[in-house]
Amino acid sequence: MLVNADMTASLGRLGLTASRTTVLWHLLHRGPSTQKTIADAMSVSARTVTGLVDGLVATGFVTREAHPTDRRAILVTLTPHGTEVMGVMAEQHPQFAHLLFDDLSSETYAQFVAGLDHVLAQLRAHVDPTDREHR
Amino acid sequence: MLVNADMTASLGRLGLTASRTTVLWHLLHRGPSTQKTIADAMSVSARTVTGLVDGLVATGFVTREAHPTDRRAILVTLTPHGTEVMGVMAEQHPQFAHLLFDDLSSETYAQFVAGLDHVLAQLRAHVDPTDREHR
DNA sequence: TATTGTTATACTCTATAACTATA
DNA sequence: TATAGTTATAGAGTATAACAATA
Repeated sequence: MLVNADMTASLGRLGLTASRTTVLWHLLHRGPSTQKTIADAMSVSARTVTGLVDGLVATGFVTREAHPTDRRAILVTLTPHGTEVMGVMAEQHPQFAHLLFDDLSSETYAQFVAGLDHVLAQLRAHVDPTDREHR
Repeated sequence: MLVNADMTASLGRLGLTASRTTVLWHLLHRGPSTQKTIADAMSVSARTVTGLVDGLVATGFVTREAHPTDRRAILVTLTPHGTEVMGVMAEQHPQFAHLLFDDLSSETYAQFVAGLDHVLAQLRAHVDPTDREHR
């Protein structure tokens, strides 16, 4: 998730946080989803999604609906209010959505990812292994 | 602060977090600094820096030293261990540092910032003001 | 047995407010 | 009065582990 201070402040004014907005974004594009599906899409634990959806329900962006065939599962669904806000976000300014959700897709990022293992190997060689055990 | 999951995981293996690494980065380039200076540089509260420095002291990356002239202030100083780790990070792979600390400096980012106010005005017009009071 | 989601617990990062020590 | 830093308190986001309900 790519985020900066301006973005966080902007979302705050709308009653959202970056992570909660990612959930809404997923729902807008994929439709009603189980929490498990959302967790996998966000590379985050099921527990984390429980908390995010709790917040979105409390602020009226989504509801939890019964899954038609799997009684273990829940379908997180956008409310009209949530749909409206996300619709505007997506339509009015594609750049906003792109920057918020797509992470770095530039050349620079590709270079970074490609080179990361090398850097880490270098760094690890200079860090005392016993120190690293502290966390 | 620009961060993604890969980066967080990478720093974690070194015994660091993104925010703590930002503190070390500042110290590497500016030398021993008061917590107030660090807070301003990071656009973060003094309280936040207290917590970050607490963590860095506990893991041996920095020490708190007396300020030579101002007895209210503290000079946060890199330990040899901290200097070594940050030196490698800076020298071996400039991209790492760039991506970690410079935020987006691309054209795309400039466009985003320029257009942000417009997007927000659009979005706000579609959000019920009473709902926003919830947070 | 495996999966979905919850509760329990804990850590990091962040903020504001009240306070102490010092300037 | 103003500044540097801490303690107190709070909220968001994240994780693992144990568990219940269901598949």
